[in-house]
Amino acid sequence: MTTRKATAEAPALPLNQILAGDCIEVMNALPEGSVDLIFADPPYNLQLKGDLHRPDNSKVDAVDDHWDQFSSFSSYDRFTQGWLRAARRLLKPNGAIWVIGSYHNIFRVGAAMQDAGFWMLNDVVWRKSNPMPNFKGKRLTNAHETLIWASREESAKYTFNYEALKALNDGVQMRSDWVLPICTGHERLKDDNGDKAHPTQKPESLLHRILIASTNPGDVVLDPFFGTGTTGAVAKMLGRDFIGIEREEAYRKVAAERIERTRKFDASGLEVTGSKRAEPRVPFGQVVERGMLRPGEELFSIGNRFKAKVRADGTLIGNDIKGSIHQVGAAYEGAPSCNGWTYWHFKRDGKMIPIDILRQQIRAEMEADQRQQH
Amino acid sequence: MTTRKATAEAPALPLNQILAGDCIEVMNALPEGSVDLIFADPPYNLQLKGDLHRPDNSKVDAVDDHWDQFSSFSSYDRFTQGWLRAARRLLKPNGAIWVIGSYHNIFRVGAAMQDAGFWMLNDVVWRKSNPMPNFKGKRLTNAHETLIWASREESAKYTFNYEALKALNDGVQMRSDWVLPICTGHERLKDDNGDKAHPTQKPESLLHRILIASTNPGDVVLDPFFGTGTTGAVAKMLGRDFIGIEREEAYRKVAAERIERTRKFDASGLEVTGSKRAEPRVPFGQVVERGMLRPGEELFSIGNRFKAKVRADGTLIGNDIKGSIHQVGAAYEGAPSCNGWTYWHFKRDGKMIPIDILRQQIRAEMEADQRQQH
DNA sequence: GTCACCGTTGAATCAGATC
DNA sequence: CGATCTGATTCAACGGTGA
Repeated sequence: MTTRKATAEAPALPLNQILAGDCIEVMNALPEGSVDLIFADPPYNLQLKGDLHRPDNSKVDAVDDHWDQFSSFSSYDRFTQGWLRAARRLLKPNGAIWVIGSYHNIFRVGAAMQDAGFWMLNDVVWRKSNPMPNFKGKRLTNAHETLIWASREESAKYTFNYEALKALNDGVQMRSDWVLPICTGHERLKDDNGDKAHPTQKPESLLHRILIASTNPGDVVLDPFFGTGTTGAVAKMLGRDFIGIEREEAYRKVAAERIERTRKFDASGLEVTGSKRAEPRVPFGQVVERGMLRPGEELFSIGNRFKAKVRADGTLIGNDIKGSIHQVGAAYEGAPSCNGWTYWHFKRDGKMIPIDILRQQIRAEMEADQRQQH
Repeated sequence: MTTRKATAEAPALPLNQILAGDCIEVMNALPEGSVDLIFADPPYNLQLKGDLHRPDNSKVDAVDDHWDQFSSFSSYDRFTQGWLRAARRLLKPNGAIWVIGSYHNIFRVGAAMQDAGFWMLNDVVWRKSNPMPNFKGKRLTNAHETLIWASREESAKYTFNYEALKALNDGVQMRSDWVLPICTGHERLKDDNGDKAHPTQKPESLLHRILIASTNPGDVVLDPFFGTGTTGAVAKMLGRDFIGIEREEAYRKVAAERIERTRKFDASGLEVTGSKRAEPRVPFGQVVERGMLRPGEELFSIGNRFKAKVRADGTLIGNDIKGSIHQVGAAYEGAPSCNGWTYWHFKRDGKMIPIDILRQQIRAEMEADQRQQH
């Protein structure tokens, strides 16, 4: 357990702990603007009428716990508005939230999120690869749950590790529908009687993807409906800090033991494929200053349809067009924008070479300098 | 065109016609309790800001039509409550409704449906096999839309052709996620300029499945946002009666011509199902997400000459080389390509085991899930 | 006729830093 | 705050062309 140091205006943040109590009260006691991500799996407001039996007459162990009973939509809405408001207060300006639910509650939750000022980024479908069938044959197999990913506000610069998720998906852009198995087998926690410790334990694979997507190592992740602590366990594995809030003593106990058993991954495994946007910017002028291209040298467009000459200040001059490598490229192509680094080529030994090669050389030198300074 | 005969209290029902005007007014002029099913594709209230360009600089033809503009959430909510109330009045007591939407509007619509007294049966995810990508890499590919299927009231004895849907799904119980392509090719209607006649035309396959699931031949299906008439065309094919309501003259014209061209199916010549599924692709990232290999764990090349570490996003890191299991293998071998699944091994009890074993385990689980549903 | 290749397109809340 | 500038970014399917 750790705490992040208190300042004059804000009390300390209780990191990697499970806090007891009502989540709204507990959240309101924490300092505002202090959390990077919230993952919330609120009660589903399931309206089950009587017991459900399988065709063989065995009873389905349904969610009928007292914490999931709400007398009406409006009382559920008040509950939802309350915890969403407290959650939004806790988030940093660039923070984000994930909420999971089913058709029983997710529409009310989603509308309340929009009303509270959250800005939707995606809705994500968790497509269960092994759902419970619909035994009565009266409806479709309820084979998915819905997640909503939203930033605290429209202007937020939210975290999204695009390249990492693309890597997770074998090199193609990750979609809004995720196929993952439900939580079963050894991962499913049991109580002392051998029954499932929590009726709706989420799979660690789901949290793994969420945390890789929308947090960085060292971020603070809060889960106001902690349950058996899947969020905390995966956060620990991935080197994120967590704050859990859970009302039920029994769940807190199971979660604490679970997280105690959990081990953090190697630091080397936590690094993730980065984005090109994060690489240092290299002005084209440096290429000229360093003599990699000489003033007066000709550059050729991709496809060799246009030419332009390098000038000493790192601009180009073509037919009546002067400007940066990007501006001249865009003008020639009649395009709204153009990446000059990949558009322009120079000639060496009769071969056309993209000028981006030169930028890569400069970046490699910069990295070498970095290492030398250590 | 036909009309169902008028009675003392109710005027005639204008079957297989496209009615002009505002859908709320037109619905209120029709006799209550007269319709078996409603399919509604209301405006989504997209809130698009500037232009969007693809990486090749072509401009995306966005939905910027006047009918999708609302000044605020509350004005959209009033619109939604209005048409839902009129729709519910029209439905027979055992009637049902389908509404389709995206994350921009579906949560508000779903909450309004519950508030209006509709009883949710399923939410259904239309997983698009060929969605538009996220061009800027800022979010997940928005690869699905959500449908809500609800009965007029909780006690309704709604229509559900369970066996027909099971047959449509190769004998396996139909799930709540449907993989269908978007509407392209010859099915996509064009205007006289060769541009798309409607920005959001839905595929006939989607309506086909909906009407097979929740109507019987001779049922009356109403679509208050008729557009280019997909609902009417599929209803005609399947021997259902339709009522379309559409405000825009241009859409009514296209829809009328389309339905005129459409032919009812032979009673005999019905289904053409049964496509072979290719062996499912398993991203290596799933092996990590599912905890079969831990981030930081070492993999060994075939022949044990090279090593690399697993990262949390399913990439490998070796000596200065990062990338997919295939890329790092190819780099080490100096080969143009490499099958990472057979190249890399992990160590268990001192033995080297190819990671392909893990892929086989995942595939076996996926197949077992299929069988379980029989 | 076949196949490889290329251009086009789809309900999208799609940039970020610096001046 | 706004204006300006750099430069990062896409997947599947369909249709047409030409070898």
